[in-house]
Amino acid sequence: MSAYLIRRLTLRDSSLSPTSLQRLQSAVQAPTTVKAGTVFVQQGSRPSHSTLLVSGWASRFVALPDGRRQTLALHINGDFVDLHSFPLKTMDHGVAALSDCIISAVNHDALREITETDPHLARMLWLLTLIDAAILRQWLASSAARSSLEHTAHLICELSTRLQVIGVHRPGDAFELPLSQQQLGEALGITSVHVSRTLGVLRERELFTLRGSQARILDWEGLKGVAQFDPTYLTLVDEPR
Amino acid sequence: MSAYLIRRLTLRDSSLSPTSLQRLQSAVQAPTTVKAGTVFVQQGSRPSHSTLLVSGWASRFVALPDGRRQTLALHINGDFVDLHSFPLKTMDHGVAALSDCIISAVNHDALREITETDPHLARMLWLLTLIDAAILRQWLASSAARSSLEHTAHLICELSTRLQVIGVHRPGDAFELPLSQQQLGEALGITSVHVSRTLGVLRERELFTLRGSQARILDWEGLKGVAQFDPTYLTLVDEPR
DNA sequence: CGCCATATTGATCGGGGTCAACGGCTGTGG
DNA sequence: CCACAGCCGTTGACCCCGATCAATATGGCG
Repeated sequence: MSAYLIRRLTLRDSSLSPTSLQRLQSAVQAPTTVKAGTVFVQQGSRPSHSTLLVSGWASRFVALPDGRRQTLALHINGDFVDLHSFPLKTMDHGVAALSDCIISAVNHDALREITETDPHLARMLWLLTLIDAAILRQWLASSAARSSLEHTAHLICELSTRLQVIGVHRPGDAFELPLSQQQLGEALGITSVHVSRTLGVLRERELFTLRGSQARILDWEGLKGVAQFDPTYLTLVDEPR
Repeated sequence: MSAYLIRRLTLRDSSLSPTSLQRLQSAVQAPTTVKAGTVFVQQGSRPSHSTLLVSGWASRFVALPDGRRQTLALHINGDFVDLHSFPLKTMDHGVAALSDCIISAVNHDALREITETDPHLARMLWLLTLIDAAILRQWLASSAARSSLEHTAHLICELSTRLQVIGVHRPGDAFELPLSQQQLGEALGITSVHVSRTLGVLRERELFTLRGSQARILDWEGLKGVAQFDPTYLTLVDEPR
């Protein structure tokens, strides 16, 4: 059920004990389903649990007082979408389902107990929130310093790499990217019209194609070059901590 | 020495025990000074300690492979500038002194011991890294969804509020903002030329003035309105955790 | 078959970048 | 004490990337 989360953690730290993993497993509650478009964590709320995304695509977003929205992160299988609400308490942004999703709650009480009794696992949870922050830093760099073409290429590199880590995408294969150009635009901070043009350029240069929800990277090195993508920030390797 | 850090923590959680604060104090090493312009944490390094900024202004930044730079955060007295390097291990960005700074090291060994023996304090350290991430989310929203005028106003609101929290700035008073328009531009993702024009508009509208390094907010409500600033994300209040 | 969401393409607009000139301030050396 | 150099901030002229507006496919689904 939380298999993707477990995979993610053990890839980063193979010395995590079976006891810890068991402890985590038992904190995860029964899954529920939410339909595409639903906002399942409200901005401004004070949730008593965090949410594990079991399957589907979700986004975190801030809504400005005047109604404008900015996507802050995209989430896939096994992402702990709002783990940070455990220490922060108040949600400064919302979480929405981009496709139909299966989610599981993890009570903050259970997380609190983990931090009290299992410091190693607690550090790994801390790490997960910090990887999210590292991704966010690259999003800021992309938004402020990269052109829309570079930005788009970078997002594709990021998503492809993250999907590879959890094993749902192998290099060279196509992968599911069930996002409309409208949704991609919200994530990139550009209009859907410009997303269309930008994807057109990537197609023309034979770097990447997106037909329906079938995404395919034609030239990984080329795409990486355009994006100036360096995966270090995703903390892919198992290192002593 | 880490008085500002202590103040920040106790404001957020008054139930932190004196023992915990003592434990933290004793982990902070003797301060050293660094000159303005020095990069004191290198992108790509694997530091064995984190750095506490005792006084002065510092910035975190990513350097893209082609040399472009983007500022990710501005730091002031009592900020734990790279606490996240403890769980993440590898620095995906650098830290530079914007003014002359006094900094103190805190060894990762000491932090590890805190996480093993003092879960309450450990959660507070986790919280600090998450407040940084919350600020980063607003920076992304500003960069992608706000105009340069709104973005600039938002940064000023943020800095003023953070300076008030640690008690170096009282509402209505002027405060020290020892950053050149070049440095402000790097933080805002705009050119120094445009910073000058933008500050000109804020001055014209009698919202904010910056003369030399003397910053003064003339109309807090007005500035807040332009910025659409909502301080919730800064987690200013003491709440049960 | 008609409906609605999505994608593509063209034409025009505007915010902010770029380039350049100039003035003020500070520090340094004759 | 003045001459000069450098950095910083300001202002003007012009340009370009991506927004905006609009028309036209395309395609799933009742």
